[in-house]
Amino acid sequence: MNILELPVLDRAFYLRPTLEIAPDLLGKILVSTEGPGLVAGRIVEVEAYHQDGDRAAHSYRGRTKRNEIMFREGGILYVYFTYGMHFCMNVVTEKEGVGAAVLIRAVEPLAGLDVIRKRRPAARRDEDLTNGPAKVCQAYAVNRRHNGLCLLEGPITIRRDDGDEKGKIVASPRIGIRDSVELPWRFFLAGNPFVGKAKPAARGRSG
DNA sequence: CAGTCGATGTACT
DNA sequence: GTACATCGACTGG
Repeated sequence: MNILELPVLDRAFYLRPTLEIAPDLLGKILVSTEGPGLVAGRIVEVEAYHQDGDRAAHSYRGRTKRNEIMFREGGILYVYFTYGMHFCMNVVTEKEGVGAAVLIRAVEPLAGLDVIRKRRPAARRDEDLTNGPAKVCQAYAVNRRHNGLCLLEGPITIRRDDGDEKGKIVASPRIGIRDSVELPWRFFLAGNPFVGKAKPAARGRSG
């Protein structure tokens, strides 16, 4: 299979409701043609974020300089910096003016393993290369320069592999948030070894 | 294997 | 000042 011959997801894919898009992204191929060589991986874990009723979403309190990309027309990347050292990568969804996106939490590496291993020296096993949102950004060398990048033009694209059997999709609470934990807006492929471990989100600081 | 905790920059209060 | 859509080193079993 030549990954670069797979069809790129079109604009219509990204203009649907975010809670439909999130599970639909599972099994799709995240591709980068930047840098020393092709890097590609199958999306196996995502989380949806939406301005409406989701207090964990960056867009919940309205448009700001930081989250402005989330409100644009779907089909672009929203990349943010967090915890003083990490980037996370989201797919912006829905029409212009709606603040919504899907966080890419984990992929299963398919191509460019040599490049990924160089970018992820801390990973001792291949399962640890891309099983977290900041790890995916390291593997793809994604940073603030990619904020707003068009996924229809690249160099980062998401493609459809029609022969792919994705298996069972599971919904669960999202990871690492404190607000709106009751929303089951994390989606992953059951049993896939590249899905991150679901550690409890609760963190207390006062104790 | 699981649990704990420090690192570190930025947006927002 | 504080919280943060995290990671990896470290500990104990």
